[in-house]
Order: sequence, then structure tokens, then C-alpha cells
Amino acid sequence: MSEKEYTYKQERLARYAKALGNPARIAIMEFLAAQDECFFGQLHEKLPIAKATCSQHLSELKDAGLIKGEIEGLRTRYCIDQDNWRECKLLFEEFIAKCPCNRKRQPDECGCKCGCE
Amino acid sequence: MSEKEYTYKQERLARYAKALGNPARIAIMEFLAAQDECFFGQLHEKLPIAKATCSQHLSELKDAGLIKGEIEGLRTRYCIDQDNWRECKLLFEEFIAKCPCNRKRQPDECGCKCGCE
DNA sequence: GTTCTTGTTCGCAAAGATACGAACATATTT
DNA sequence: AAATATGTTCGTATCTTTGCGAACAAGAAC
Repeated sequence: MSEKEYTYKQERLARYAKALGNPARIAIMEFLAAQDECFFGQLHEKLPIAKATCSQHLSELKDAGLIKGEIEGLRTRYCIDQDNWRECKLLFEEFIAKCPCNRKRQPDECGCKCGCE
Repeated sequence: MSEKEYTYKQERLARYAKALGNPARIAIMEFLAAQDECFFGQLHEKLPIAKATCSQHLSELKDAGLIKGEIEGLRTRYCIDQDNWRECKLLFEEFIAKCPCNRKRQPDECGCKCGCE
């Protein structure tokens, strides 16, 4: 940021955040996390959107690297991409750790009630 | 999700993620977290974008509830909105906790190398 | 070899995001 | 009062996102 450019991590985190910036895609990620394995159909029947739109959201998550899709006969099996999800997770954790609330709080310094100390 | 609708948390998390889905806005949040207090000018001179664009990104973060802005004489002071940032943080932590890697791992169940167990 | 099932891709429309310079509003200095 | 400094808003252009139905491709079943 000192050279007026974004760091790799900032770009990467923003990319992941963007991919998660839609409730349908959040729902997809949560469903995949809970199921571990999942075909398109199961996923689609849980979402209030058309097939085409669902497929599109899956493509976006795939482009961002968060999930993987694999054709299996007539169906397509989707799952979380563990390697990239790990990076995403770490980037978010690192980002969250920069929140003032996570610092050792001086008396009266931070008015938040988030349980930090 | 069972009634084919998104939960409040999914909508909320997606809203925050969307707001963070741009490297400029990530950089702004990190800068605000590090500085605690910050005027527009300091912020702008660290970013590779025009004043107008910078102001626009600040508006988006403000609309999402992540930051607050306050005119102070000639300048505008920005800071993180602690209450909403707390919600954002908790939502992300909860979401991240649903990652398969965070579960107690059975032998050979999860191929990830993210340090979970 | 049709027909059915399952998902993807296409084509389209509406809305939103990103970026910029110019113009503006407002507070401070001169 | 005029000039300066600091940000915001306006107008514009371009691109992306979101959504849908219809058409399509490919494997499975009959």
C-alpha cells in the first residue's frame, strides 16, 4: 500500500470476498460444507433461484477457486476446494485479526463490546 | 434455507462480503484498523485511485455499515464502525467455522493440510 | 435409436459497480 | 471579500452482475 498499489493478499482477499458477496453463494458454500459431497440437483432444490442462475453462481465460486466441480455420469458433483478454502480462511482470519477490538485493550480505549480484551 | 429462502445471517454476511469485495476497500479497512483515526486525505494518498473514486468506495463501506464518517472542520474523519464490525467479524468466524477442515478429522477423511485436526 | 434426465450455455434485459474529471459546497486563511 | 484547501456530488462511460427462459449437449434408460 506504501507504493500506492494493492498487495497480493489484498487482491486475493477481495477476490474471495467478492465471490462470497451474494447470499446464494453463501448458502451454497454452507451447504457444501455441511454435506461434503453434493450434486447440482440437491443444491438447486434448496435455493430460491432458477437452474441457470444456480449454475452461474457455481461457476463464479469455481472461478474464484472456492469450489470444484466434476462431471460424474449424468450428474455433476461439487465440493469445496480445500486448498483454496484454506487460503481464503487464513486471509480472512488475518484480516479479522487486524480489527482494533482484537488488540490488548487499554482502559477506555475501545468502546466495543465484542468480548475482546 | 429449508424453505428456499436465505437466512438473515446469510444475507448479512453476503452484504459485508460484497462490501469487502474490492482491493481498495480492503486497503481502506486495513488502514483504518491500523490508524484508528484517519482523514480522507491520508487515506486517499495511499490509494492508487482518484479522489472521486476513493470517496465512492468510502460511501460503499459506509452504506454497508463497516465504517463511519464525520465532518470535522475542513476535513472528514473516518473510522471503523465497531458495532457492525463486530457483527461482521462474528458472522465470518461462524462461517469459517463451518469449513470441513475445522471438524474433528477422521483418518483419511479430509485431505487438507490446513493445520486443523 | 428414441426418449428422459441432468446440467450447462446462450441470449437477453435490468440493475449495479468502477473509474474519471469537472463542478460544486463548505470551512479556513489571507 | 477573495483565495485556498478539503471532500462530495454530478455526469459520463464502460463493464460486470444478476436473473430468467429457451435451447442445447451428453449420459442413462427404455
